[in-house]
Amino acid sequence: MTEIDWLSAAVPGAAKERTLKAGQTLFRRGDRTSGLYEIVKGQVRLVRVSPGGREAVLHVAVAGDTMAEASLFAATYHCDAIATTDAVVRLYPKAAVLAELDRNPKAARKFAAVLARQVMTLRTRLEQRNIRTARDRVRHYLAVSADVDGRTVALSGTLKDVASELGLTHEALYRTLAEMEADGEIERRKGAIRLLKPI
Amino acid sequence: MTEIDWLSAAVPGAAKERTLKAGQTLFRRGDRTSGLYEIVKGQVRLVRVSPGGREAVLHVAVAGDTMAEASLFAATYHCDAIATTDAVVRLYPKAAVLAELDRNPKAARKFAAVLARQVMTLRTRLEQRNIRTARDRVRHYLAVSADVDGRTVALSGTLKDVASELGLTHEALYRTLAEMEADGEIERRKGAIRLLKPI
DNA sequence: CGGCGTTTTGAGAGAGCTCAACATCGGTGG
DNA sequence: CCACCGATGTTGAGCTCTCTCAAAACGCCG
Repeated sequence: MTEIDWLSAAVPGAAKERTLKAGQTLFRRGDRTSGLYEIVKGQVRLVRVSPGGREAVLHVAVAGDTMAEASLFAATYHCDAIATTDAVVRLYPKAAVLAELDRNPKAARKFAAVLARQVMTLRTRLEQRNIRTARDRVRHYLAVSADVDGRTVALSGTLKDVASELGLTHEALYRTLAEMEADGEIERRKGAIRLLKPI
Repeated sequence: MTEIDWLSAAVPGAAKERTLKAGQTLFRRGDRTSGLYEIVKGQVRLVRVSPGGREAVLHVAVAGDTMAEASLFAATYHCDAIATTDAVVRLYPKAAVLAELDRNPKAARKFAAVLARQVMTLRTRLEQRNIRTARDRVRHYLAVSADVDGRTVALSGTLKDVASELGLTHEALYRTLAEMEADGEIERRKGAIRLLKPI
Protein backbone atom coordinates (compact mmCIF):
# COMPACT_ATOMS: atom_id res chain seq x y z
CA MET A 1 0.00 0.00 0.00
CA THR A 2 1.32 3.43 -0.89
CA GLU A 3 1.03 6.49 1.22
CA ILE A 4 -1.54 7.93 -1.15
CA ASP A 5 -3.72 4.85 -0.88
CA TRP A 6 -3.63 5.20 2.84
CA LEU A 7 -4.45 8.89 2.74
CA SER A 8 -7.41 8.60 0.42
CA ALA A 9 -8.74 5.74 2.51
CA ALA A 10 -8.17 7.50 5.82
CA VAL A 11 -9.49 10.95 5.00
CA PRO A 12 -11.83 10.46 2.06
CA GLY A 13 -13.20 13.63 0.60
CA ALA A 14 -11.01 15.83 2.76
CA ALA A 15 -8.34 16.45 0.10
CA LYS A 16 -8.37 19.69 -1.85
CA GLU A 17 -6.75 20.17 -5.21
CA ARG A 18 -4.84 23.21 -6.21
CA THR A 19 -3.31 24.26 -9.52
CA LEU A 20 0.09 25.92 -9.72
CA LYS A 21 1.84 27.77 -12.50
CA ALA A 22 5.50 27.06 -13.11
CA GLY A 23 7.52 29.07 -10.62
CA GLN A 24 4.64 29.60 -8.27
CA THR A 25 5.15 29.12 -4.54
CA LEU A 26 3.05 26.53 -2.72
CA PHE A 27 4.27 27.44 0.75
CA ARG A 28 7.14 29.27 2.35
CA ARG A 29 9.37 28.61 5.29
CA GLY A 30 7.66 29.93 8.39
CA ASP A 31 4.11 29.58 7.03
CA ARG A 32 1.68 27.76 9.29
CA THR A 33 1.51 24.16 8.12
CA SER A 34 -1.69 23.22 6.35
CA GLY A 35 -0.98 19.56 5.73
CA LEU A 36 0.84 17.25 3.40
CA TYR A 37 0.63 17.27 -0.35
CA GLU A 38 0.38 14.73 -3.10
CA ILE A 39 1.63 15.74 -6.52
CA VAL A 40 -1.03 14.95 -9.09
CA LYS A 41 0.72 16.43 -12.10
CA GLY A 42 3.96 18.25 -12.74
CA GLN A 43 6.87 18.78 -10.40
CA VAL A 44 7.41 20.63 -7.13
CA ARG A 45 10.72 21.14 -5.42
CA LEU A 46 11.39 21.73 -1.74
CA VAL A 47 14.23 24.16 -1.22
CA ARG A 48 15.93 25.89 1.61
CA VAL A 49 16.96 29.35 0.62
CA SER A 50 20.06 30.65 2.34
CA PRO A 51 20.47 34.29 3.36
CA GLY A 52 22.52 34.96 0.24
CA GLY A 53 19.75 33.67 -1.96
CA ARG A 54 21.31 30.37 -2.97
CA GLU A 55 18.95 27.44 -3.07
CA ALA A 56 19.66 24.06 -1.56
CA VAL A 57 17.25 21.50 -2.97
CA LEU A 58 15.89 19.16 -0.32
CA HIS A 59 13.59 17.12 -2.50
CA VAL A 60 12.07 17.08 -5.94
CA ALA A 61 8.59 15.60 -5.86
CA VAL A 62 7.04 14.40 -9.10
CA ALA A 63 3.59 13.10 -9.99
CA GLY A 64 2.59 10.34 -7.60
CA ASP A 65 4.91 11.45 -4.81
CA THR A 66 3.91 12.87 -1.48
CA MET A 67 5.84 15.60 0.22
CA ALA A 68 6.03 17.46 3.50
CA GLU A 69 4.94 14.52 5.62
CA ALA A 70 6.90 15.89 8.53
CA SER A 71 4.86 19.09 8.39
CA LEU A 72 2.01 17.11 9.96
CA PHE A 73 3.96 17.24 13.18
CA ALA A 74 5.28 20.78 13.01
CA ALA A 75 3.66 24.18 13.45
CA THR A 76 5.41 25.83 10.51
CA TYR A 77 7.11 24.70 7.33
CA HIS A 78 10.88 24.53 7.40
CA CYS A 79 11.48 25.06 3.70
CA ASP A 80 9.91 26.57 0.59
CA ALA A 81 7.89 24.61 -1.94
CA ILE A 82 8.01 25.92 -5.50
CA ALA A 83 6.50 24.42 -8.63
CA THR A 84 9.15 23.83 -11.30
CA THR A 85 6.49 23.14 -13.92
CA ASP A 86 2.79 23.77 -14.17
CA ALA A 87 1.46 21.44 -11.53
CA VAL A 88 -1.60 20.14 -9.74
CA VAL A 89 -1.31 19.20 -6.08
CA ARG A 90 -3.71 17.64 -3.62
CA LEU A 91 -3.70 18.84 -0.02
CA TYR A 92 -4.51 16.44 2.77
CA PRO A 93 -5.39 18.78 5.64
CA LYS A 94 -3.35 18.33 8.75
CA ALA A 95 -6.32 18.36 11.11
CA ALA A 96 -8.15 15.62 9.24
CA VAL A 97 -5.11 13.38 8.99
CA LEU A 98 -4.10 13.82 12.63
CA ALA A 99 -7.66 13.29 13.81
CA GLU A 100 -7.79 10.00 11.95
CA LEU A 101 -4.46 8.95 13.43
CA ASP A 102 -5.78 9.64 16.93
CA ARG A 103 -9.15 8.05 16.36
CA ASN A 104 -8.13 4.91 14.55
CA PRO A 105 -5.15 2.86 15.75
CA LYS A 106 -5.35 0.63 12.71
CA ALA A 107 -4.97 3.63 10.46
CA ALA A 108 -2.12 4.94 12.56
CA ARG A 109 -0.35 1.63 12.31
CA LYS A 110 -0.83 1.57 8.57
CA PHE A 111 0.56 5.07 8.24
CA ALA A 112 3.61 4.13 10.29
CA ALA A 113 4.03 1.06 8.11
CA VAL A 114 4.01 3.15 4.95
CA LEU A 115 6.57 5.55 6.39
CA ALA A 116 8.78 2.71 7.62
CA ARG A 117 8.78 1.21 4.15
CA GLN A 118 9.78 4.56 2.68
CA VAL A 119 12.65 4.79 5.13
CA MET A 120 13.80 1.36 4.03
CA THR A 121 13.62 2.22 0.34
CA LEU A 122 15.43 5.51 0.80
CA ARG A 123 18.21 3.87 2.79
CA THR A 124 18.64 1.31 0.06
CA ARG A 125 18.92 3.98 -2.59
CA LEU A 126 21.39 5.91 -0.47
CA GLU A 127 23.49 2.81 -0.02
CA GLN A 128 23.42 2.31 -3.76
CA ARG A 129 24.94 5.72 -4.28
CA ASN A 130 27.98 4.66 -2.29
CA ILE A 131 28.85 2.32 -5.14
CA ARG A 132 31.21 4.10 -7.48
CA THR A 133 31.32 2.26 -10.76
CA ALA A 134 28.30 2.31 -13.02
CA ARG A 135 28.45 -1.43 -13.52
CA ASP A 136 28.36 -2.32 -9.84
CA ARG A 137 25.66 0.23 -9.24
CA VAL A 138 23.54 -1.34 -11.96
CA ARG A 139 24.23 -4.75 -10.49
CA HIS A 140 23.05 -3.53 -7.10
CA TYR A 141 19.92 -2.12 -8.67
CA LEU A 142 19.21 -5.37 -10.47
CA ALA A 143 19.84 -7.48 -7.39
CA VAL A 144 17.54 -5.38 -5.25
CA SER A 145 14.84 -5.04 -7.90
CA ALA A 146 14.79 -8.63 -9.12
CA ASP A 147 11.55 -10.50 -8.65
CA VAL A 148 11.25 -13.58 -6.48
CA ASP A 149 13.02 -15.95 -8.87
CA GLY A 150 15.93 -13.49 -8.95
CA ARG A 151 16.06 -13.63 -12.71
CA THR A 152 13.92 -10.82 -14.09
CA VAL A 153 13.71 -7.11 -13.41
CA ALA A 154 10.72 -5.20 -14.70
CA LEU A 155 11.62 -1.64 -15.64
CA SER A 156 9.15 0.79 -14.15
CA GLY A 157 9.57 3.68 -16.60
CA THR A 158 12.01 4.55 -19.35
CA LEU A 159 15.70 3.85 -19.09
CA LYS A 160 16.19 7.57 -18.65
CA ASP A 161 14.09 7.37 -15.51
CA VAL A 162 16.15 4.46 -14.26
CA ALA A 163 19.35 6.36 -15.00
CA SER A 164 18.11 9.28 -12.96
CA GLU A 165 17.15 7.01 -10.07
CA LEU A 166 20.61 5.47 -10.19
CA GLY A 167 22.32 8.84 -10.25
CA LEU A 168 23.88 8.15 -13.66
CA THR A 169 23.60 9.99 -16.93
CA HIS A 170 21.46 8.12 -19.41
CA GLU A 171 24.49 7.74 -21.68
CA ALA A 172 26.44 6.00 -18.94
CA LEU A 173 23.55 3.65 -18.25
CA TYR A 174 23.11 2.76 -21.94
CA ARG A 175 26.79 2.02 -22.30
CA THR A 176 26.89 -0.07 -19.16
CA LEU A 177 23.86 -2.13 -20.15
CA ALA A 178 25.33 -2.65 -23.61
CA GLU A 179 28.60 -3.90 -22.10
CA MET A 180 26.81 -6.18 -19.67
CA GLU A 181 24.78 -7.64 -22.50
CA ALA A 182 27.91 -8.12 -24.61
CA ASP A 183 29.48 -9.98 -21.69
CA GLY A 184 26.47 -12.27 -21.44
CA GLU A 185 25.57 -11.01 -17.98
CA ILE A 186 22.10 -9.79 -18.89
CA GLU A 187 19.60 -9.97 -21.69
CA ARG A 188 17.48 -6.96 -22.54
CA ARG A 189 13.83 -7.30 -23.35
CA LYS A 190 11.00 -4.92 -23.87
CA GLY A 191 10.48 -3.21 -20.53
CA ALA A 192 12.50 -5.79 -18.66
CA ILE A 193 15.98 -7.15 -18.07
CA ARG A 194 16.79 -10.80 -17.59
CA LEU A 195 19.75 -11.82 -15.48
CA LEU A 196 21.63 -14.60 -17.23
CA LYS A 197 24.37 -15.29 -14.73
CA PRO A 198 22.93 -15.45 -11.22
CA ILE A 199 24.73 -12.58 -9.58
CA MET B 1 13.05 13.40 19.88
CA THR B 2 14.91 10.51 18.33
CA GLU B 3 13.44 7.15 17.61
CA ILE B 4 15.36 5.61 20.46
CA ASP B 5 14.02 8.12 22.95
CA TRP B 6 10.55 7.28 21.80
CA LEU B 7 11.11 3.55 22.06
CA SER B 8 12.56 3.53 25.52
CA ALA B 9 9.74 5.76 26.71
CA ALA B 10 7.03 3.70 25.01
CA VAL B 11 8.17 0.22 25.97
CA PRO B 12 10.29 0.67 29.07
CA GLY B 13 11.99 -2.47 30.27
CA ALA B 14 10.89 -4.49 27.27
CA ALA B 15 14.13 -4.16 25.36
CA LYS B 16 16.63 -7.01 25.43
CA GLU B 17 20.30 -6.69 24.69
CA ARG B 18 22.29 -9.15 22.68
CA THR B 19 26.00 -9.39 21.94
CA LEU B 20 27.31 -10.33 18.51
CA LYS B 21 30.72 -11.39 17.30
CA ALA B 22 32.03 -9.93 14.07
CA GLY B 23 30.51 -11.86 11.19
CA GLN B 24 27.69 -13.28 13.27
CA THR B 25 24.16 -13.26 11.87
CA LEU B 26 21.44 -11.41 13.76
CA PHE B 27 18.60 -12.57 11.55
CA ARG B 28 18.10 -14.06 8.12
CA ARG B 29 15.67 -13.44 5.33
CA GLY B 30 12.58 -15.51 5.96
CA ASP B 31 12.98 -15.61 9.76
CA ARG B 32 9.92 -14.62 11.74
CA THR B 33 10.30 -10.98 12.71
CA SER B 34 11.07 -10.41 16.36
CA GLY B 35 11.10 -6.62 16.38
CA LEU B 36 13.31 -3.70 15.59
CA TYR B 37 16.85 -3.20 16.77
CA GLU B 38 18.94 -0.40 18.11
CA ILE B 39 22.69 -0.63 17.66
CA VAL B 40 24.35 0.02 21.00
CA LYS B 41 27.92 -0.66 19.91
CA GLY B 42 29.61 -1.71 16.70
CA GLN B 43 28.18 -2.03 13.23
CA VAL B 44 25.56 -4.21 11.58
CA ARG B 45 24.81 -4.36 7.90
CA LEU B 46 21.57 -5.34 6.22
CA VAL B 47 22.19 -7.26 3.02
CA ARG B 48 20.21 -9.05 0.41
CA VAL B 49 22.06 -12.09 -0.82
CA SER B 50 21.38 -13.01 -4.43
CA PRO B 51 21.18 -16.62 -5.61
CA GLY B 52 24.74 -16.40 -6.91
CA GLY B 53 26.00 -15.37 -3.49
CA ARG B 54 26.66 -11.71 -4.21
CA GLU B 55 25.66 -9.32 -1.48
CA ALA B 56 23.72 -6.13 -2.07
CA VAL B 57 24.05 -3.89 0.94
CA LEU B 58 20.78 -2.21 1.90
CA HIS B 59 21.93 -0.32 4.95
CA VAL B 60 24.84 -0.07 7.33
CA ALA B 61 23.67 0.72 10.84
CA VAL B 62 26.16 2.07 13.36
CA ALA B 63 25.95 2.79 17.07
CA GLY B 64 22.93 4.93 17.80
CA ASP B 65 21.00 3.89 14.70
CA THR B 66 17.87 1.84 14.59
CA MET B 67 17.22 -0.69 11.90
CA ALA B 68 14.48 -2.95 10.58
CA GLU B 69 11.65 -0.60 11.49
CA ALA B 70 9.61 -2.00 8.62
CA SER B 71 9.87 -5.46 10.15
CA LEU B 72 7.33 -4.33 12.74
CA PHE B 73 4.74 -4.56 10.01
CA ALA B 74 5.89 -7.74 8.30
CA ALA B 75 5.73 -11.40 9.27
CA THR B 76 9.26 -12.24 8.12
CA TYR B 77 12.47 -10.34 7.50
CA HIS B 78 13.27 -9.49 3.90
CA CYS B 79 17.02 -9.35 4.22
CA ASP B 80 19.89 -10.65 6.33
CA ALA B 81 21.48 -8.75 9.20
CA ILE B 82 25.14 -9.47 9.84
CA ALA B 83 27.49 -7.84 12.32
CA THR B 84 30.54 -6.37 10.58
CA THR B 85 32.29 -5.81 13.89
CA ASP B 86 31.77 -7.09 17.40
CA ALA B 87 28.50 -5.45 18.33
CA VAL B 88 25.83 -5.02 20.95
CA VAL B 89 22.22 -4.60 19.86
CA ARG B 90 19.01 -3.92 21.74
CA LEU B 91 15.82 -5.60 20.60
CA TYR B 92 12.49 -3.83 20.99
CA PRO B 93 10.01 -6.69 20.72
CA LYS B 94 7.44 -6.33 18.01
CA ALA B 95 4.49 -7.24 20.20
CA ALA B 96 5.32 -4.65 22.85
CA VAL B 97 5.87 -1.88 20.34
CA LEU B 98 2.73 -2.63 18.34
CA ALA B 99 0.64 -2.95 21.48
CA GLU B 100 1.80 0.46 22.60
CA LEU B 101 0.98 1.92 19.17
CA ASP B 102 -2.54 0.51 19.36
CA ARG B 103 -3.13 1.51 22.95
CA ASN B 104 -1.72 5.00 22.89
CA PRO B 105 -2.52 7.36 20.01
CA LYS B 106 -0.05 9.90 21.31
CA ALA B 107 2.72 7.33 21.07
CA ALA B 108 1.60 6.33 17.60
CA ARG B 109 1.68 9.93 16.48
CA LYS B 110 5.12 10.37 17.96
CA PHE B 111 6.38 7.28 16.18
CA ALA B 112 4.96 8.50 12.88
CA ALA B 113 6.60 11.88 13.50
CA VAL B 114 9.98 10.26 14.03
CA LEU B 115 9.63 8.22 10.86
CA ALA B 116 8.46 11.24 8.85
CA ARG B 117 11.52 13.16 9.99
CA GLN B 118 13.75 10.30 8.92
CA VAL B 119 12.12 10.27 5.51
CA MET B 120 12.82 13.99 5.21
CA THR B 121 16.45 13.63 6.21
CA LEU B 122 17.04 10.71 3.88
CA ARG B 123 15.48 12.53 0.95
CA THR B 124 17.73 15.48 1.61
CA ARG B 125 20.81 13.30 1.68
CA LEU B 126 19.73 11.59 -1.49
CA GLU B 127 19.23 14.94 -3.18
CA GLN B 128 22.70 15.93 -2.05
CA ARG B 129 24.19 12.96 -3.83
CA ASN B 130 22.81 14.28 -7.11
CA ILE B 131 25.33 17.11 -6.87
CA ARG B 132 28.44 16.12 -8.75
CA THR B 133 31.27 18.41 -7.74
CA ALA B 134 32.72 18.16 -4.27
CA ARG B 135 32.52 21.89 -3.75
CA ASP B 136 28.83 22.21 -4.51
CA ARG B 137 28.09 19.17 -2.44
CA VAL B 138 29.89 20.68 0.50
CA ARG B 139 28.01 23.94 -0.05
CA HIS B 140 24.74 22.02 0.01
CA TYR B 141 25.77 20.32 3.22
CA LEU B 142 26.72 23.60 4.83
CA ALA B 143 23.53 25.33 3.71
CA VAL B 144 21.33 22.54 5.04
CA SER B 145 23.26 22.10 8.28
CA ALA B 146 23.75 25.76 9.14
CA ASP B 147 22.19 26.88 12.38
CA VAL B 148 19.47 29.52 12.53
CA ASP B 149 21.72 32.49 11.80
CA GLY B 150 22.93 30.66 8.70
CA ARG B 151 26.54 31.35 9.62
CA THR B 152 27.86 28.44 11.60
CA VAL B 153 27.87 24.69 11.09
CA ALA B 154 28.74 22.47 14.03
CA LEU B 155 30.54 19.31 12.94
CA SER B 156 29.07 16.25 14.59
CA GLY B 157 32.06 13.93 14.35
CA THR B 158 35.39 13.99 12.61
CA LEU B 159 35.84 15.30 9.10
CA LYS B 160 36.25 11.72 7.99
CA ASP B 161 32.75 11.05 9.24
CA VAL B 162 31.46 14.05 7.36
CA ALA B 163 33.25 12.90 4.22
CA SER B 164 31.59 9.54 4.47
CA GLU B 165 28.18 11.11 4.95
CA LEU B 166 28.79 13.26 1.89
CA GLY B 167 29.90 10.33 -0.19
CA LEU B 168 33.38 11.77 -0.71
CA THR B 169 36.80 10.43 0.16
CA HIS B 170 38.30 12.25 3.10
CA GLU B 171 41.09 13.53 0.86
CA ALA B 172 38.59 15.15 -1.47
CA LEU B 173 36.82 16.79 1.45
CA TYR B 174 40.06 18.13 2.98
CA ARG B 175 41.14 19.57 -0.34
CA THR B 176 37.77 21.15 -0.98
CA LEU B 177 37.60 22.74 2.46
CA ALA B 178 41.16 24.03 2.05
CA GLU B 179 40.26 25.63 -1.28
CA MET B 180 37.09 27.15 0.10
CA GLU B 181 39.02 28.60 2.99
CA ALA B 182 41.68 29.97 0.63
CA ASP B 183 38.90 31.63 -1.36
CA GLY B 184 37.54 33.24 1.78
CA GLU B 185 34.29 31.36 1.55
CA ILE B 186 34.57 29.66 4.91
CA GLU B 187 36.61 29.77 8.08
CA ARG B 188 37.49 26.60 9.89
CA ARG B 189 37.33 26.36 13.64
CA LYS B 190 37.62 23.62 16.14
CA GLY B 191 34.64 21.36 15.52
CA ALA B 192 32.83 23.96 13.45
CA ILE B 193 32.85 25.85 10.18
CA ARG B 194 31.87 29.47 9.80
CA LEU B 195 30.39 30.71 6.56
CA LEU B 196 31.98 34.01 5.65
CA LYS B 197 30.12 34.88 2.47
CA PRO B 198 26.42 34.31 3.00
CA ILE B 199 25.79 31.61 0.44
C1' DC C 1 57.76 9.43 24.89
C1' DG C 2 55.48 6.27 21.67
C1' DG C 3 51.61 4.85 19.03
C1' DC C 4 47.41 5.47 16.61
C1' DG C 5 43.98 7.90 14.17
C1' DT C 6 43.06 12.22 11.96
C1' DT C 7 44.49 15.73 8.95
C1' DT C 8 47.14 17.27 4.97
C1' DT C 9 49.42 17.48 0.50
C1' DG C 10 51.20 15.24 -3.94
C1' DA C 11 50.88 12.80 -8.38
C1' DG C 12 48.71 9.82 -11.64
C1' DA C 13 44.97 7.20 -13.68
C1' DG C 14 40.45 5.91 -14.48
C1' DA C 15 35.57 6.60 -14.89
C1' DG C 16 31.78 9.12 -15.77
C1' DC C 17 30.26 13.65 -17.53
C1' DT C 18 29.66 16.75 -21.38
C1' DC C 19 28.81 17.78 -25.98
C1' DA C 20 27.55 15.99 -30.34
C1' DA C 21 25.49 13.32 -33.90
C1' DC C 22 22.45 9.87 -35.24
C1' DA C 23 18.98 5.94 -34.93
C1' DT C 24 14.57 4.34 -33.35
C1' DC C 25 9.96 4.39 -31.84
C1' DG C 26 5.22 5.95 -31.05
C1' DG C 27 1.89 9.15 -31.84
C1' DT C 28 -0.42 12.84 -34.82
C1' DG C 29 -2.28 14.86 -38.65
C1' DG C 30 -2.59 15.49 -43.52
C1' DC D 1 -0.88 5.25 -45.67
C1' DC D 2 2.79 8.17 -45.11
C1' DA D 3 5.37 12.23 -43.52
C1' DC D 4 6.50 14.53 -39.58
C1' DC D 5 7.84 15.38 -34.87
C1' DG D 6 9.32 14.79 -30.24
C1' DA D 7 11.15 11.78 -26.89
C1' DT D 8 13.79 7.82 -26.09
C1' DG D 9 17.60 5.14 -27.17
C1' DT D 10 22.62 4.68 -28.95
C1' DT D 11 27.37 5.50 -29.94
C1' DG D 12 31.67 8.46 -30.28
C1' DA D 13 35.48 11.46 -28.43
C1' DG D 14 37.60 14.46 -25.23
C1' DC D 15 37.90 16.43 -20.65
C1' DT D 16 37.48 17.07 -15.96
C1' DC D 17 37.03 15.61 -11.56
C1' DT D 18 37.35 12.46 -8.02
C1' DC D 19 39.47 8.23 -6.57
C1' DT D 20 43.53 5.71 -5.52
C1' DC D 21 47.94 5.12 -3.72
C1' DA D 22 51.62 7.27 -1.12
C1' DA D 23 53.89 9.81 2.32
C1' DA D 24 54.24 12.96 5.96
C1' DA D 25 52.66 16.28 9.70
C1' DC D 26 49.71 16.77 13.55
C1' DG D 27 47.16 15.90 17.81
C1' DC D 28 45.51 13.08 21.42
C1' DC D 29 45.96 9.56 24.95
C1' DG D 30 48.02 5.96 27.46
